[in-house]
Amino acid sequence: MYVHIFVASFGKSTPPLMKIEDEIKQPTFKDEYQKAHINLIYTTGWIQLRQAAAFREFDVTLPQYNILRILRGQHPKPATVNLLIERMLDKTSNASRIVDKLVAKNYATRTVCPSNRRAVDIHITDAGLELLHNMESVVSHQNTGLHNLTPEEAAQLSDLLDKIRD
Amino acid sequence: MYVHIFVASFGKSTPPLMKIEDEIKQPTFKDEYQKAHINLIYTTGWIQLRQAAAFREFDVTLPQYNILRILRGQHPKPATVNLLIERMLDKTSNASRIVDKLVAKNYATRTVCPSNRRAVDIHITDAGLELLHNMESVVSHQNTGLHNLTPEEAAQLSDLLDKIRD
DNA sequence: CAACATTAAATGTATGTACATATATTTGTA
DNA sequence: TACAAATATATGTACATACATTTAATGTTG
Repeated sequence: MYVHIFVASFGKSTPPLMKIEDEIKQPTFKDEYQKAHINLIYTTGWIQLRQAAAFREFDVTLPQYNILRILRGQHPKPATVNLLIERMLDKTSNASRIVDKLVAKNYATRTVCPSNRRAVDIHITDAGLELLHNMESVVSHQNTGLHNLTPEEAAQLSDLLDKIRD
Repeated sequence: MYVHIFVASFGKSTPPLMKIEDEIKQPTFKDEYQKAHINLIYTTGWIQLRQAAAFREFDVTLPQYNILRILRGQHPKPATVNLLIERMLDKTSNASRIVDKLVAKNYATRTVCPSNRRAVDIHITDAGLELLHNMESVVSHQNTGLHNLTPEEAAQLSDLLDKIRD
């Protein structure tokens, strides 16, 4: 016997706190585990949609932005595809093709690594650095919702998530 | 020269609890907010990857499975694309094309709704019902990690997530 | 009723995910 | 040195996401 998932829209949640059962119009869950599970998926989607919206005016996607940040972190040293994969949150995504997009937009360059011709040296360009700089204020002022928590609650959240993956 | 950072791919995290800073080899974060944010994205990805792996043997993806569940909930009444969208966790996904896949696999049928010829009636087939039945035990025994929490902790997690979206 | 707006679904396009496989280069070793 | 294994990246394919546009049917209103 299954409970159904009625989902409203990704809410501009209004003044009173919207519990997950209200957001997706599902009054009951099998147990707290199912409820937390659905809440995790839903809330993470909610956060990422907001982030992507903030990035849209800069014509950059979230994965592209994340890679640019890694490239800036390396700058002026080069990165390789391997290094990008290691540092990305999503290891199964395709760094090579995301770099393609950045190169096409002139935010990164790709050259064969002289010391190891299998590898490629990837550098952020001045235009890429400038883009990140321009995005800075928007990104830092963008409220992802996390700041609705106290620092203690945020730490508590991290601990719970760590425990899930244990 | 820089140290080669090895990231233990989406972990079968080993006995000792792997904190997020270990998982992605980032020793420090700007603050607890950034840490919790990254942990959310990472952990949700971790969970979904495990789920998808469990579904693979049935040759069904997670979105396809979720829609099949909704169709079974309606059965023997039909669903429409609109109804599917309302009940899906991810409203921006394309229900129409996911139904395409289910129809192609003979797990669903699509017929023009007689009372409103703009809409389509979507039904789960016997093969679809059988598939869900066969998946039941695998899905219910699959540990998504949530069960590493106590019910109280799961409830606490839900509360924190609700607060994020407030 | 005609003109226009709304609704339901499908389609188009760009991007990304997930995974398998291919290509080139380098390393290890018999 | 020759040759297999390992490494670094790229490519292919299927699927899904995100969002804009199109097509058809239905409602609405002057």
